[in-house]
Amino acid sequence: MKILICDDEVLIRNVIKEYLLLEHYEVYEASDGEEAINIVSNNNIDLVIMDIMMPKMDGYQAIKEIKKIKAIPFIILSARGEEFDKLYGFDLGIDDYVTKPFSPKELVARIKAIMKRTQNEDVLYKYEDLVLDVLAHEVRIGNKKLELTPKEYDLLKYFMQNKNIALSREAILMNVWGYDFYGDERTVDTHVKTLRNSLGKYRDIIVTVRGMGYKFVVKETN
Amino acid sequence: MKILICDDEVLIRNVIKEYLLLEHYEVYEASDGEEAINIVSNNNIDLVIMDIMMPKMDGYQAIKEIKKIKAIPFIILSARGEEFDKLYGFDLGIDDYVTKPFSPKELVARIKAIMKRTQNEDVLYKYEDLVLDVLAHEVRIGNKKLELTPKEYDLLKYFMQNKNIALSREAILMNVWGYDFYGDERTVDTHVKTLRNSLGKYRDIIVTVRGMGYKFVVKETN
DNA sequence: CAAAAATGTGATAAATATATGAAAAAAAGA
DNA sequence: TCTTTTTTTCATATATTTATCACATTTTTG
Repeated sequence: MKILICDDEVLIRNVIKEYLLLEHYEVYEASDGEEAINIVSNNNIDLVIMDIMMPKMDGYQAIKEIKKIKAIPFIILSARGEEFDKLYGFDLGIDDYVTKPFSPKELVARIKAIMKRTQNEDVLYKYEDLVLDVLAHEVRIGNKKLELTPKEYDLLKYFMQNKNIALSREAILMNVWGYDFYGDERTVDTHVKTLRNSLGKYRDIIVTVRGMGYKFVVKETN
Repeated sequence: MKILICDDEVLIRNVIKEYLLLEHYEVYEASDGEEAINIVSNNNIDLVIMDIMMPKMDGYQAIKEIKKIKAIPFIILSARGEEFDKLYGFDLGIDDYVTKPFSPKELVARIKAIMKRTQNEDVLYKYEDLVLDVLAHEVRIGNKKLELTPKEYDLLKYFMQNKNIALSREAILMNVWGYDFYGDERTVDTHVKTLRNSLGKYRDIIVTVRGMGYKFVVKETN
């Protein structure tokens, strides 16, 4: 998921970037409207966070131009609430707006909400006839739906988002349980066990990496 | 990895310290800005966690001074979200900020994220068709995956990170086993033996340096 | 060349890591 | 509330890895 942050203040970009990286988004930066247009045209950006007040080419203008290139969601950063009125005046398809000063956490929450709403790619993770369907929130092998518990589902999703990457128990807990999980690391083992049992013929796709963690291993498909 | 905690409240320092030590970071403490500056100038600190509200010299000032000495990442602790506004005013390169009260686990998570980003480690070490893939946590010769034990993997990684450098048993133990290993130096020999056996046609790439240790020798490829 | 020192190697006991079943605890539903 | 499901923890079984030792082999030293 690629996000472009367009703001002339490097400090603000950095703060936002930190938070987005924590959520494993890929982050691009632009310091003015022109740069933003360039980046959008050369990269497959999924969402733009745009400051309105910028030198060179302001946010309104930049959004107009980008809209010509590609239909992607925008989140507007504006210094004060009043400016939001102006946005109405323009017929820009703004998906959300956040006033400065903002809470980065709130921003992230909104991004997620938008992504959920607009995202239509990347909702299927596949390996052969094993399919994890994010929208339907279900996993199938062929036509047969698997009965997974919520944790099993989340865990499998994390694995399928990180194919062929060895994941430590710590990283798994962090990403599937959240940073505030205070329990035993071995909990992961148990869930891997139950997930494997649920995966039928694919039970061995989750490989133990001794001394390290686990890995979702797929055959090279080149 | 050395982290400096700068906060006037000893209680908060202790809590943070506790968690950082668990993660095997080396922890330094300062109770005010001046002390922080001293510590940074005399030690090779990698990251600073700084409280904003402090007597003597406040966090803003301290960060400014430290930035003059050394470019290191900062994480700000501020009492309330509103203070984040102030940070805008200053042109400080803040890498992240956390509002009190905070979860130590979250703090640790952010530190890790920053560390990961600032040092971005190489993920592939190669010699001819011998490849050590850090992400996948595996070693291949051509397409064939080698079955290495964790120690063999770590040892090979250390060798490949130090090509053509003669490594003493002591240095190897220190870096692969850790400073707290109290066993026999000859243990290294045994692991070199098993590693060589696992390396197939590359078994002789690890050369014995008599009276000294071992060396991963590659032909010059210039 | 013989003795001493250093390294190579096979065997193995001890340590460590993972798999798994079952029970306790927590959360979700009715 | 009671029931059911899910999650976590725990104990035990199984598997793997590691460290050490003894002895073989090689190299160096005197």
